[in-house]
Amino acid sequence: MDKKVRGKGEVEEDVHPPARPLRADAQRSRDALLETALSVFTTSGVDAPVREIAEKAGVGVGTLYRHFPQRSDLIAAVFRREVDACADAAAVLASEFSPGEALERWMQRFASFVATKRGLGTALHSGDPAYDALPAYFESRLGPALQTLLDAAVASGEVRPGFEASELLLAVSGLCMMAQYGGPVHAERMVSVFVNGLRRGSDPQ
Amino acid sequence: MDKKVRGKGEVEEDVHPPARPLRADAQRSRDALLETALSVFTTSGVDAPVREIAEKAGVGVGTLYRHFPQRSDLIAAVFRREVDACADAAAVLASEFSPGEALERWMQRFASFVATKRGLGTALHSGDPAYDALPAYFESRLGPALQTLLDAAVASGEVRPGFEASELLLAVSGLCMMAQYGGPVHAERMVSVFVNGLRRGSDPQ
DNA sequence: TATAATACGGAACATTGTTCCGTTTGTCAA
DNA sequence: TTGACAAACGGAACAATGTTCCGTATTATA
Repeated sequence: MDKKVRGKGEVEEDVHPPARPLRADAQRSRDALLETALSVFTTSGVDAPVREIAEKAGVGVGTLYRHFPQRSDLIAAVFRREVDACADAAAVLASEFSPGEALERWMQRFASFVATKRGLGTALHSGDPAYDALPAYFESRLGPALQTLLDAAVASGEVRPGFEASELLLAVSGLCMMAQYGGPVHAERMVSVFVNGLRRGSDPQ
Repeated sequence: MDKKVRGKGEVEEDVHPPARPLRADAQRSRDALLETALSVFTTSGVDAPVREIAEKAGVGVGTLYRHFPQRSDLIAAVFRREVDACADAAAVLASEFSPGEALERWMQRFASFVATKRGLGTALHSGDPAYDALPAYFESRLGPALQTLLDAAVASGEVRPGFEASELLLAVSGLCMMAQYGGPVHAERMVSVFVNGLRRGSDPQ
């Protein structure tokens, strides 16, 4: 199985279905599906049956598949919105806290996002090519957001240099996916340990 | 609960005390299934179809289910052996390196185990109650192994106190499950950062 | 309002986990 | 060695879920 190597500037598959606006009923169906799917994914994880989502959204499975040709397309669409919200939080935190504080708070924010999306990691690991674009999108949105916070924290001398935003994202993602077993307190503690490991004064290597 | 102490070269198939020995053909089937499953899991991940494993092992699906009533039971059985090997490595490392060095080396050893078991984390996160016994066993074997190394590192003053082996296991598990995206070097770097975060001198809180 | 393009619903199909049961095999006492 | 019986076997059948197909309903437009 060939995995595509993710490069930095890689963005912009045709994420936008450009040409014609959706018909009114189609737009209704799409909105209902996205909203319902988010709710179901949050409570039951992304493994929830497609039929359940369609039923709760008040549409048939055929309609669901018209909008999202594969189950994974629905998952990807739902997560894209969530990721956008998380990325946008970076600017707010940067304006309200010191660089080091903003960095750790954003890490915790990102951590809680990952921790509440049960099955997200499962999906990314599934090997389904439909998910290939998802990590790329995650990084294209979250990478720059974190990089800004990271650069500021390095510049202020609170964090030692030498780390890429992308690798920290991966690390914290994994760290938090285990949160379900240790509870929210566990996740927070471990993210804290990890961020401490980045601080100036920590043993390099 | 007290477990039987294992000798070095001791090979032990039965986890449960043999109330009755398996019939010869049953033992053959069981061995073939475990060996085949390990191979298939390693190459294709734990999501490999049950039929494929049964076929490659040269038995019927009925036979597979006789030995492992649920798919997850087979997964658990396969990983138990792997986990035992990892746990046993702790004593060896402790005898060959300083406490701090042994701790980090064992973390890296555990990390590579997790990273090469694609889908292990997926299974643990599936929410299927059938997998509940798996983390429990992992901790029952790996927890004490790590705790010994951790205590020694704290006693020698290299690591600050206040951490449980179990929470570190969870954290490093998550950290390494992301290794497929960042590569082995990434995993090693991130584990290193994490361990550095544990060292005395790191900012507590 | 009439017409065509678009969207809808759900039955039908494919894949995979699991169960059931008639058949085969190993064990052990006679 | 042999016969009886419990244990184990194989694979068809069942259940759950992702996906496709197509006849019907709705919407946009002239």
